[in-house]
Amino acid sequence: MGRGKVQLKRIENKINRQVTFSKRRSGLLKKAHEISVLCDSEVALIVFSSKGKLFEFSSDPCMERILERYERYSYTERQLVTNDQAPNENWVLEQAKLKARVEVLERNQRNFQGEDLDSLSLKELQKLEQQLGSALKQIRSRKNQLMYETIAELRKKDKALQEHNNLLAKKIKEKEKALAQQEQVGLQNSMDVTSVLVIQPSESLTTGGSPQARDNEGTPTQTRANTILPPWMLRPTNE
Amino acid sequence: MGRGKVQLKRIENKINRQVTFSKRRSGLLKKAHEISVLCDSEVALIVFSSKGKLFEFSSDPCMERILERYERYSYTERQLVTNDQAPNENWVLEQAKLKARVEVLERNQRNFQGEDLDSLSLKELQKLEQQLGSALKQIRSRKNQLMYETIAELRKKDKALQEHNNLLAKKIKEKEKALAQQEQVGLQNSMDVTSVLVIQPSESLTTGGSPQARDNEGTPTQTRANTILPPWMLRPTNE
DNA sequence: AGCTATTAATAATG
DNA sequence: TCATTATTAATAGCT
Repeated sequence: MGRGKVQLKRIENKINRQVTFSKRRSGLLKKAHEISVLCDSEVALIVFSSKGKLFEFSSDPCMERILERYERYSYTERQLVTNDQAPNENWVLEQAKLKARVEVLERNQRNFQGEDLDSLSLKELQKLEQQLGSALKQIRSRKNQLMYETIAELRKKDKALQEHNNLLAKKIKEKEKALAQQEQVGLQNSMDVTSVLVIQPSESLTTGGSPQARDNEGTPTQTRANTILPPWMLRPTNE
Repeated sequence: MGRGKVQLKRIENKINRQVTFSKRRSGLLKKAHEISVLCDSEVALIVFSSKGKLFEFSSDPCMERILERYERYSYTERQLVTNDQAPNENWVLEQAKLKARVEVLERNQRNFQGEDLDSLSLKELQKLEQQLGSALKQIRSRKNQLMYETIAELRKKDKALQEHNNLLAKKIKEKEKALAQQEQVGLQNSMDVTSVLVIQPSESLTTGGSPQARDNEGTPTQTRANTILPPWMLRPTNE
């Protein structure tokens, strides 16, 4: 992908190599992030440039946790390899995996709740902050969307009820007329029909937010999930 | 790339997710390999599938070595995991509990990351928003504290260095004087002492962005005894 | 840094 | 899982 193929060998031109590194690095980080989100997997990526600079990505707030999990996995795997393949013993591996996963998740959860922060480095805190900020945006966006949808739904219902009401009112009037006629014929059998309760549709929906809902039934306001862009993504990749 | 764009969010269809994982995993491993070769860089990639299976790539014969290098960069220490298992019979129950716990935790984590919000009610969203808001506050507070601490520490170090510097400068001056006197006595034995290096205290605190880069402490990448087989196929485990 | 012409990756499908 | 293919995404070579 690019103007011309490229051989899979070290790029000799230093400048070129640096540029390619920069481009491909961001591509790689992006893809690492994507697979972690799309496929719900845990990813840790470490890249040292030829000049010794470090770049990293981890799907979790804390890279160390993934590395620990890795170490643990390797350990149990080695154990299994030496322990022959007893089908029952598969449970041991399974168990170990689950435990490791739970541990990681629990610590993450605590961090996501603002607890247990002392074990995190400045960098990790920074990352966590960004993550939560982005999550908050998405949550608010979703909340807004849900509220708009709810409002639209209620308006629709409202309208239906109103129409039904009108219909009922009309029928009542007709009945009234019929009765009046009967009254004239059959003397005064006065029954106060006009006081029959009429359903009142709710008219005000206080949503505390931006008051931006017209009474249309066709296009409920769509708030797109506002994805905060990870720093390596310069262009918005949305529809 | 593919027939139709795809949103950056967890693929709900399990089969689809698995297939995409498989494809993207190999793509990711390939790209990791490519950048390591093309740009002469050291790469370590660890991927746990949602089912807990491990996939990895490392540009070096030994993943551990890259991780160690990473650790050297990292100021946080990795604690070795001592994994002593107590053999129990309650495995089945234990297993079930663990699985349930993992499921809950995973859903929570996704929510905390702003994903998978469609299943939440307005009330739940509200709660989540509050939780995250409060967590963010705590995280920022902790971050601030850490930054202040770091700054204070560095200032202290700075001061010490400066004092040491002054001391050295003083000594140098004395030496100069002594030399000057000697010169007068022993004619022109001019030696330029003033150009002796003086330690510079660190002045900048870089705490920035996400694709982080830290300065190298001096390990020029050299040896790359690459394996003959395509390294992304080294672990041909299939899921 | 931007900008395209190209190649590469991959989503949908069989 | 494997193969095919229509599309989108990444990026090599330039400016």
